[in-house]
Amino acid sequence: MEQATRRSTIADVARAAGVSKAAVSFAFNTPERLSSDTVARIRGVAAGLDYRPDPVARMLAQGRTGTVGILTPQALDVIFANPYFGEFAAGVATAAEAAGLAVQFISPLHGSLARAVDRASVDGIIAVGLGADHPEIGQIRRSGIPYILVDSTALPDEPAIVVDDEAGARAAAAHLVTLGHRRLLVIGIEPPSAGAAAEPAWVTSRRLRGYRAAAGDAGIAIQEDAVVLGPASMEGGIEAFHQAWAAGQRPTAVLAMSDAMAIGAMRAARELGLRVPADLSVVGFDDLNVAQYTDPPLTTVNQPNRQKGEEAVRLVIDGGTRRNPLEPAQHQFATHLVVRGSTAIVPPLRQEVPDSKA
Amino acid sequence: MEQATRRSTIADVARAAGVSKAAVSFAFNTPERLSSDTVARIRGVAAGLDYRPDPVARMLAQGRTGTVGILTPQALDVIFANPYFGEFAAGVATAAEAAGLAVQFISPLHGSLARAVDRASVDGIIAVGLGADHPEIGQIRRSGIPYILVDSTALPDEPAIVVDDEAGARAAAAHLVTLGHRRLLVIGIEPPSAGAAAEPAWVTSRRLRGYRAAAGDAGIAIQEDAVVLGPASMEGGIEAFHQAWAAGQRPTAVLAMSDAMAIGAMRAARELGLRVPADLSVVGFDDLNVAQYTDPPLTTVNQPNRQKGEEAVRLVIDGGTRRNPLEPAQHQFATHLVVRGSTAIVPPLRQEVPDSKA
DNA sequence: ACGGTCCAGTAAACCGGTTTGCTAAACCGT
DNA sequence: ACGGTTTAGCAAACCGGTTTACTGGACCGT
Repeated sequence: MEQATRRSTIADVARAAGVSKAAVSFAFNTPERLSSDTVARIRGVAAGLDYRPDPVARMLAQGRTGTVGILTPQALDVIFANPYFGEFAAGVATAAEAAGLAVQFISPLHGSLARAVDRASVDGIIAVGLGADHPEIGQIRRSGIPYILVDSTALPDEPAIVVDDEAGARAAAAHLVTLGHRRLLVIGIEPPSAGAAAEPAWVTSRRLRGYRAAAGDAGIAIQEDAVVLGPASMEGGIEAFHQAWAAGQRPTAVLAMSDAMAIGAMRAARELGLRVPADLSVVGFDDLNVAQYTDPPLTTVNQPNRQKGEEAVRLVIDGGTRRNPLEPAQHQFATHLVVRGSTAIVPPLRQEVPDSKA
Repeated sequence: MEQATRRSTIADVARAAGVSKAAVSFAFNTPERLSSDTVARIRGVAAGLDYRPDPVARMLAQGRTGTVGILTPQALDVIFANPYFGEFAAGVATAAEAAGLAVQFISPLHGSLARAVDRASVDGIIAVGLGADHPEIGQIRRSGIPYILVDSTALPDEPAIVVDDEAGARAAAAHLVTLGHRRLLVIGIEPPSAGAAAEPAWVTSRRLRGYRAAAGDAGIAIQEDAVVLGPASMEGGIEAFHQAWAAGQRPTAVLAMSDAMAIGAMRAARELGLRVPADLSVVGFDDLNVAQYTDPPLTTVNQPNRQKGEEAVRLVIDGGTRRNPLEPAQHQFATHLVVRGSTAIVPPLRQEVPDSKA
């Protein structure tokens, strides 16, 4: 019932204008192939019937969809909870619009990412945060659609966009060490699939290596119990800090692997009566836009969020073009520390409740 | 060159399995129509060829795309700059995934929203923030695709999801008045198209009415020069506050129409040496997730951002179903004030530099 | 042995465009 | 008046599936 009047098709227009379907098609796509008055007439008739070429039929005939897909292993609602993704998506959107492409999101459908990939009609796929344990990469490759991985170094031969996580993390930790901090707490991002936590290519592992390297240079060891994981959101940060505190951790500084979590950690710390940065220094990762507006403004590691999105679109548009084995498949962006107000020199030693069993 | 091997089609599978195309189709979609061993054989052959039904062809044949579109009059990169949209989109994504639908974004393509609508292959459209001056509404309606407007009361007969802006704004202003504030500054959202600022249905107009109503109840008038507009982002809030300050405004409280702008305003105020809330109270609008994590936590007007997104999907799936003239086309959600830490009793009168020409 | 149901599978139409190859007419210079 | 080149437009194939109508054989009860 809902379709009051069936949409008019190209055949309707052709009939009404007394021409062939081909002519109608030409009138819109290659008007120079027709006499200008015929074009005008056809267009007139088409407008009268308010004809609009069916995009799906056009896709099928042309073999292109004019769409890029952003693929994420997490559900979209958790994805959107982290502003990091918003900034990345903004970059994708900018470049996509410049190229005349629409943007579609591909996320697990009824729990299955594979199914979602199958249903997706896109010319290219930008896959963010896929680990090596995700078989969908093979699925995508086999499908023949150009794709690019973002934030996954898991498979060094796959085309990917990454950032220098280790260097960034190193700079963050070095900054804290320089300020005199020795009791560090790391708040990391928990992997989508539980098993992958140990994977050395997982972002948390990469950044942790950087933290440990800088700490190690100063003779500090970051123990396993000084590393706590959670989802990359503000809630995740709160939760993680409270959990660490409850477990007896009494850090003077926090290394958070995401700004969202860093913000959460600052919040949690404040709830526990700690002042930032007087009692506790906090360093984030991402340099989200909001990092400038927190109180205090967040010291963090900058990575070019939007730019990564833009570059991803460009590379995926290139498709297989850059199949030059000389240049590396991975495009790496630099990271750098941005010092703001959430870090300060280590507080003088205070009386501490000795709740460790020593 | 990039397509090493052409993707195998249903015809290839049919040939290889020695059956008809129809049989292959049945094997996947209606297996009960075939003997179970035939199904198994076909599936086996298909897997061997790693056949994957072309989603576009399927869409064309079935006449459905399995996709909902989120339409925005602004470019996606500006949209994503406001977390409000992220939360709304998260709601849409949740409901869409539950219904097995993909999500596609529709935003102006090369400056033309109409063009973007034409290219979009979706079963339903969720249009956010479209004003009455947007002719695309007519275009969408004519296309016969189910649609729903969000945040636009412009056209009372169109199906829409709105919130009680006026009541929310009223509560916000009443709160400030109760705290003794009399010098109020309003920071509003500038419309996408310049002309629409005056439109009484534009969100800024609606909320302004609420502010004025509450102020008026207390005998306070909000003058035109105490209303400044900007884009709904943190930068917009900063800019707006500085602009007002430069123009000589010395408010004791700010009514911001978006949390993002409120956060920006707090920031700007702090830069000017004002303490929030001791010297300046700030009330936002939206109750974004981040509003809990700012410092101080933001007093704001809650509206159900995610829920609006979920409801939008539901309504659009219903399509024309609810063409019951009895129930109103507009679905309105309630708003309510959430008092946190950014508002306080008005500060005692202080010495003020008289930079107005009085 | 017979007509009637079921069952498994097929052929072909269909979705709504694009694109290729062709034709008939107009136009060209000589 | 004529062969050669454009020009304008058409018919039909094609993209890759789904779906309808149909068929031949197996199975059924009597």
